[in-house]
Amino acid sequence: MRTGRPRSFCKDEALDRAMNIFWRQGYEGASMADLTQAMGINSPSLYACFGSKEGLFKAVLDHYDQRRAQFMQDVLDAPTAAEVAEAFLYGVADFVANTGGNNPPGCLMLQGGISCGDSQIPDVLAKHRAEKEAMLRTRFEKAKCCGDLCECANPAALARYLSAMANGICVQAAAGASPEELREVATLALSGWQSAAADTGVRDADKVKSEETA
Amino acid sequence: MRTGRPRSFCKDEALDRAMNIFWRQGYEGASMADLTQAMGINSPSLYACFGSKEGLFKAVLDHYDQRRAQFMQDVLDAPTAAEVAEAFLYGVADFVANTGGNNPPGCLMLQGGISCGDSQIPDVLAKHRAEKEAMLRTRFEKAKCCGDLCECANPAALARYLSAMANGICVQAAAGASPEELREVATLALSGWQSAAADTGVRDADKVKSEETA
DNA sequence: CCTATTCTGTAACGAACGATACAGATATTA
DNA sequence: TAATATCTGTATCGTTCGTTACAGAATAGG
Repeated sequence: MRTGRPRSFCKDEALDRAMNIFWRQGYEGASMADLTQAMGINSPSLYACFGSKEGLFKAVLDHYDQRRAQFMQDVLDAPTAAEVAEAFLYGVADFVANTGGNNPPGCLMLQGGISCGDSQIPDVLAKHRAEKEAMLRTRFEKAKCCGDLCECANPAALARYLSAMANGICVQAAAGASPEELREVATLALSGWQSAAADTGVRDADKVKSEETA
Repeated sequence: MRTGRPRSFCKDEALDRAMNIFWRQGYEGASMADLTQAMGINSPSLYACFGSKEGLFKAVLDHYDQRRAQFMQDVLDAPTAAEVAEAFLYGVADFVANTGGNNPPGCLMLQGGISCGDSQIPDVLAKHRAEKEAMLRTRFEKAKCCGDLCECANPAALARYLSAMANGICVQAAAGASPEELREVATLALSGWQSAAADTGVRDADKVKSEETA
């Protein structure tokens, strides 16, 4: 067992409370004083455990991912591409409208800070969002193989579309939209799914992009 | 004529430069030192002209609105509701990918700060975004009267949908998406417009909301 | 030319920022 | 029990924050 005086606080609960502050005020808007007060610890304890404010933020992001992992799994487990899209957008709409605990409406991966004095924070958040988008893309590639998505469909574009839509819903939630309004947006986004899923073979932006990164 | 020593800088150009900083770093991430350096003036001149950092930010937002007014007018002048939607989303996609000057990709109304230590800033930005959404809604209400939008369509929901989509496109632009990728998202969002425009009569969230605010 | 008015640059204000030095407390290990 | 290691609370570090006092410069009106 680990020697020395044991930690007097629960790391997970401290992360929960820090998450709430970052969510509410963003990375830069959350001061160390705000964080330590919410977490119920003093700054030396925080630094010993997380290294720095930025280290705490990254730990909070991982914590957030863990809390959302089951949701993403359920989405990806939906039987068809259309049902994946539906589960994703309605799930996001429901979640961002009521985020549980006393977290504010919206999504930490946006509220955390899409712009910042230190540009590293937006990059980290963008990477986390891109991960989710990549999961959807992979799922749609699989759907294409399985035949429940048109041959001419563009999985990357569809995933990007859903990701963008989810972010838009998050922004509206943070601005105070009601759960019903958010579901309505999701409904509109899904109403054209058939034509959307069939339409995405015409452009070649993704092919160009994948050649660039190859 | 106004008495006293004349101002030694051009207010509009100063606003342009301040806008660039807020756009790039957000409200909190932009320090007064950053701003005065970019604007080429000293802080007393800034305070004499704009009152405070927050005053400068609001002036920058109005400046931004002016710069985008022609675009919004062109969008609203499109002959049909479908063409309004198309002009709006493609226009946003093109703009946020290449914002002109040396402004960063994305939209000031999001990059400025969707979360903040002082919650007044996100509110101000949300109000500006809501104005644009209201313009679209009014246009769609008119389209319903003129007959180029289905009787059962829900103008408020359609406007909210386009607004959310635009915000999602902005987020992706800020994260580094290419112009082609953004147009592709817009294309997908528009591909289901007919069914979307017809589908929005089924829910009554907006009626509930308008009764609340009445 | 003189006064009133407004802007400019220098220099600095108090407050808040993120981060730490240090000593005492509390655990494991030998 | 002594030695070692880690965490805790207090108190404070130097920096940067937004903001302003002040004196000099530049204009308009009389």
